Amino acid sequence: MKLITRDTDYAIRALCFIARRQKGLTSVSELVSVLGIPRPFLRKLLQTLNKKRLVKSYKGKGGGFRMARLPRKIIIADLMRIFQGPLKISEHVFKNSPCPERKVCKFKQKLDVIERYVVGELKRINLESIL
Amino acid sequence: MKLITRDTDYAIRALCFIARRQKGLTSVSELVSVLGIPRPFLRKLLQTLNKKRLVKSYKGKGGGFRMARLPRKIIIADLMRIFQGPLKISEHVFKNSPCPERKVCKFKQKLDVIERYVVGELKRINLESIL
DNA sequence: ATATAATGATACCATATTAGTATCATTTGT
DNA sequence: ACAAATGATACTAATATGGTATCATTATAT
Repeated sequence: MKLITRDTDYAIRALCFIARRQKGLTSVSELVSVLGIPRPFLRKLLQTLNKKRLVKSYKGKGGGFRMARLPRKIIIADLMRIFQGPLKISEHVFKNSPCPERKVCKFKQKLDVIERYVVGELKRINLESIL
Repeated sequence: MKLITRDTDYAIRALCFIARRQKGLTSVSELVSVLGIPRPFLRKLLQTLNKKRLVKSYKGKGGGFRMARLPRKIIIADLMRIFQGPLKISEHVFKNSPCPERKVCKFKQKLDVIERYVVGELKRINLESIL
C-alpha cells in the first residue's frame, strides 16, 4: 500500500534542503553528501524538477539549483503526480479487470470516498508546511 | 498509488459471489466461469482464504467453498492485510531510506494522519456493506 | 474398488514497476 | 584551455505483482 515512491520522497528531501538555503545555489554534490542519495538518481530527479519548473538550474562551474518558486507554492500532490502519475487510488483495479457492475460497484464507491479525502489532503501539504 | 492489488480485488469478488449463495457450495469452476478470473490464480486465493478461515473448503467430488462467517464479519482491511501485508502507507519510504530527522519529520507526521484515516475507513468496510 | 471431480501444497515463471547506472554533450567561470 | 557543473538519454538491476504448472489428497457415485 504504497502512497509515496522513493523518487518522490527523495525529491521532497532535496527540495527541503534547497529551500532552506535562502540564497545561492545548491549543487548535486552537496545534496549527495548531505542526503546520501545516489548521485545519478538525484541528478535525474533534479533534471525533472527543473523541466517542471519547480527549481531553476544553472549550468557550468559553480552552477547548481535554486527554488523556482516559494516553498508554499510547491504542493506535495504535484510532486507525486510528476513522479508517480495520476493521483488515483482505485483506478488500476477497475481498469485492468473491470468489475461487471462497475458503475454501481459499492466497493468502488467507498474507495472513491477515501480517494477524494486522500487527494484532498495531499493537495493541502506544501513544502513550507513541512520545512 | 495503489491501494488495492489484484488478488485482494479478486478475493472480494469471489467472496461476494460465494456470500450471495445462501446455502450450498461454490466451486472454483463456477467462479471462473462467472468472474473470468484465471483459474490457478483463483485457486490460490481461495486456498489462502481457507487457511485464514474466511471460507471453509470441502474436498472431493461435489466439493467447493462456503463462507466461514457472516459477510458482516469479513472486513476489507483484513483482506488487504492477508494479500498485501501490513496496512502502512508511509512505512516503506522511511524504512528503506530513513529520513535523518525521522522522529520529527513533519512530512511523515502528515502522512500518518492520512494513514490513520484510510486504515480507519478500510476497517469499516465489510463484505455485507458492498453486497 | 475405482474413476472422477474437487481442493491442498508448493514451486515455478512472466511481466511490470521501481530503483539505480552509465555515458556523452553542453555550458560557464577562472 | 580546463574543470566543474547540469542536460539528455539509454541502459541495467531489483523487486513486487500477476499468473502457471504439477502432483498429492480427499470425497462421492457407481
